[in-house]
Amino acid sequence: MAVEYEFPRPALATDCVVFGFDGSELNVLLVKRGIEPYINVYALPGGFVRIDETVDECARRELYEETGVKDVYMEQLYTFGDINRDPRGRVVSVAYYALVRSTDYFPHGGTDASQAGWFKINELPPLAFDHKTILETAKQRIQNQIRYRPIGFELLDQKFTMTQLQTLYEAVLERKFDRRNFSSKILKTGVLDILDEKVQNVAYRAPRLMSFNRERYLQLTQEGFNFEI
Amino acid sequence: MAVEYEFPRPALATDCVVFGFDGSELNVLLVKRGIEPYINVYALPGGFVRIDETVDECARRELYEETGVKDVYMEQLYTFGDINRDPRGRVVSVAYYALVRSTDYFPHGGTDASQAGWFKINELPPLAFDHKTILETAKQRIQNQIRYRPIGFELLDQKFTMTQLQTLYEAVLERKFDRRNFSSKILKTGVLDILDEKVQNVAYRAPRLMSFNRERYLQLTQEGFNFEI
DNA sequence: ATTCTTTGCGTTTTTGATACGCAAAGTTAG
DNA sequence: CTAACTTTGCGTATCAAAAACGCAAAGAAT
Repeated sequence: MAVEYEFPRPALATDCVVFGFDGSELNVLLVKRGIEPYINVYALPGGFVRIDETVDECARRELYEETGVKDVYMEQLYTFGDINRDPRGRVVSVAYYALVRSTDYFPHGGTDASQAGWFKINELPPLAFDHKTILETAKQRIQNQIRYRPIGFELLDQKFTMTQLQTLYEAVLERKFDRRNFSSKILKTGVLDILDEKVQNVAYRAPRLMSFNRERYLQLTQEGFNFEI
Repeated sequence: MAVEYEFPRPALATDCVVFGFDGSELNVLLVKRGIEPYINVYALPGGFVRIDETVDECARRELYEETGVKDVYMEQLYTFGDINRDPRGRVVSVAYYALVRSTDYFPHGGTDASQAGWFKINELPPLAFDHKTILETAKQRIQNQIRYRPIGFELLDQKFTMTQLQTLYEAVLERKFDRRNFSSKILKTGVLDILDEKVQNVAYRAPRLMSFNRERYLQLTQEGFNFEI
């Protein structure tokens, strides 16, 4: 397996910031490292790029291998290329972020066996390498993206209430919206289908469910429509 | 100089999309390749990352070595990691974009000796590798950035007229603005100093010159101000 | 002196953002 | 069963910004 090159090369890795939403707060998926360096310290899921896979494929593979998360929304974030970001030597890392329905994967708090778990975005443990920096970059990116593109729906169940959607936006953007203005603004875009279905077993008045209409969204964007909250 | 690794590694390179403005159109700086593959085909300036430099440093160094451009505004764009993007083998490239005052460097059209030259963004020659994709990504990025951050000033002389600034915005965003609304909107932000100086030797009424006040911009952004055109 | 183009400063109109009123739905408490 | 209470759903009023446009002064060209 050993290989020889004419000139030294940095190693190339990927790391992934996985965001989840538990209904009230934004969470991040972290794995506890089992080997040195930073043994027993939490880190972003990630690993080295293989020679026969694209960088995107590497990010998906590592995420699946380390956390079981697959088939999720994923986007490249930024490449971190400082010289001393990894004590093992020169490692350049292409960072990604992913959005998942957190209830699909782990119970909140994580199973200790898997060494992976959800952490509230504002209550993070110490992190290995420069992963704190990566995470802050990812948080800024998702705050930007959610205002201009309908990525928020990746974090919710297919059917959701308007209040759930608003709570998500408030958690990501860390600010409050007026309930009535938020609702009419979102509905005005026309990308939501209002379903003939209401939430069951709920205190007080039951809200109706809605779903994101992806076809309608794509159609509208092609016509020069701009999703902006 | 030869080195051995336990596992094969992709080579890591940088490429840079250099934007310039000639007063009426947006231009891109390209270099003609002198070696195979793609000999005599135009490409973005770039090259391989050395083991003792950061990825950012590599982008600046390669840009200077191949075009003489240095000390300019530069930002990371995206990392291109497909398997077959380079016929020499596995090469992952971190792309950057830079903004320069194009008159500072080459006469428009380029000097043939240097094998580097400016091309209008909408009249590009065939490009090597996946550089067309990189360039399109860069164009989208600059169109986004110029609306929210005052990067346009990097493309103009220190002193400029309001019409020059508007022409730049129209060239980048490929749309027209109303002269009076554009002017008042920019002036209202407060980041421009109006100088006691007018353009000389000009037909018809001479416009006043202005300059970007970076200190004022930084002060305003710290106070939670948002530059948006 | 007159014509002509650009500049500079304004107003009007339209659109969108924000604030908030209120009644109906539907559960909980007495 | 009735009253109280919370959430929902739909509406309007107010305010701020965007877009459209009017007009005269500057100043070179004729």
